[in-house]
Amino acid sequence: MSPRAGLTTGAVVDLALKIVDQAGPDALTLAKVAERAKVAAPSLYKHVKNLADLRRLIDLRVVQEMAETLTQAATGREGADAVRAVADAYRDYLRRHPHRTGALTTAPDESDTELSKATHAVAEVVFAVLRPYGFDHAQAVHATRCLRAAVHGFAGLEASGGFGRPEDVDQSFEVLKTMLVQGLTTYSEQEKK
Amino acid sequence: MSPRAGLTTGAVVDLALKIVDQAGPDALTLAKVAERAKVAAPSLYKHVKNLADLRRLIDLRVVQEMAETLTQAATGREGADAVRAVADAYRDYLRRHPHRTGALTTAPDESDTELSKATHAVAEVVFAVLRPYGFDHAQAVHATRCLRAAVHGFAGLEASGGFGRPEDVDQSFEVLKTMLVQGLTTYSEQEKK
DNA sequence: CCGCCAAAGCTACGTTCATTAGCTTTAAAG
DNA sequence: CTTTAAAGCTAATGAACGTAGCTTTGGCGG
Repeated sequence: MSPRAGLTTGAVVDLALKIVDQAGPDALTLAKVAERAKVAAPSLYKHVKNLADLRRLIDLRVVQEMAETLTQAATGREGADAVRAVADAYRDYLRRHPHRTGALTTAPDESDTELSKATHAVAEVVFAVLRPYGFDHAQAVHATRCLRAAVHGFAGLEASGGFGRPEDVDQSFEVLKTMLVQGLTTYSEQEKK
Repeated sequence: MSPRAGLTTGAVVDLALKIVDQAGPDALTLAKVAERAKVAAPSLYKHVKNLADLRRLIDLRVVQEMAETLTQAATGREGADAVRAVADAYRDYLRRHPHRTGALTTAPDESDTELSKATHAVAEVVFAVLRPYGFDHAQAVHATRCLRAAVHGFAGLEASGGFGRPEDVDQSFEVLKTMLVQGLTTYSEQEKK
């Protein structure tokens, strides 16, 4: 298919993601990727437009993985059970890959169809999980934002070491989940008037 | 006091903060700061150890400002009222300075006494606000983490344009605040058994 | 009023990267 | 076996960080 088919765009993203996971997003340079790929730096431009493009590809990969992860966590569950499972999956993913937090706060950016789609997929999972609560559309939007904000905020702070000692962080997260499921229930009941 | 006293460390931080606010943290370079200060780039090293140090000074400034802002929001209020006011203040600060979100997720880093102190000051405000709920220490830690995570998560997502359309974001935040104050009340009651 | 001197600034340089231009190799297709 | 386009390479440019060492200047003691 191609000469000296050692590299592909996907392989470059793989290597870049390893660097990000090991040393953080700021440590990502094309020079380091080239070194790991055993290739001269300019050769990378055959597979990637530039550094910004590589970063975008990484974000895309991460968002897609997250969407898949959350989907799996949600399948076979419903109601509060599903909410808790999705929250756990989100947090676990960022505990496993603490340096990927930034990729999940990316602004979709209209023109980027692919990334927008992936971001939308994540929101879809949460939307689906909230269906049993019987919200109308606007309410579902509010609830989705709250859920995502709380869980992402927690996972993000934990990933960046924002909680001083890591003592009882699991328990803190239990409290958060409880607050959320209770809040969702109350919100849905109160809307029935 | 000093020759050609045009610059001080504080002034450098001021200029740097302006760049961050206008173009985001990644756009901060010593070269640009030097340009704005009308000074050759190496001259900055008389006021700042290096770029990392400048970033740290920015983080410190932001965290201190946030601590002050939250303190003011909390004074004269109590209970749910105070929680809501602090949440609003946090969000408003990040709406006013969307590019400062990263500064508020900084890991304190043991050795850095000053920054640790500032971070602690923020936590203190939240702690104080939660006092009327009568939590024991461990519970207060959990509650603080949840509150901070939810509010920071929401404000951070909003600041980075994470919510697609900005329609009714205020209302979404209202929902979040309601969830939180209700969750706190329930959490405190349930602990009394 | 004068000269000292440390702080503040400067120029010159070395290094790491990103990125472009243009050449060379190689493997796949005919 | 030849063609050819993709994949890779070397060379070169320019931005930026950071270091070394020189120069200026303004406050202070005499």
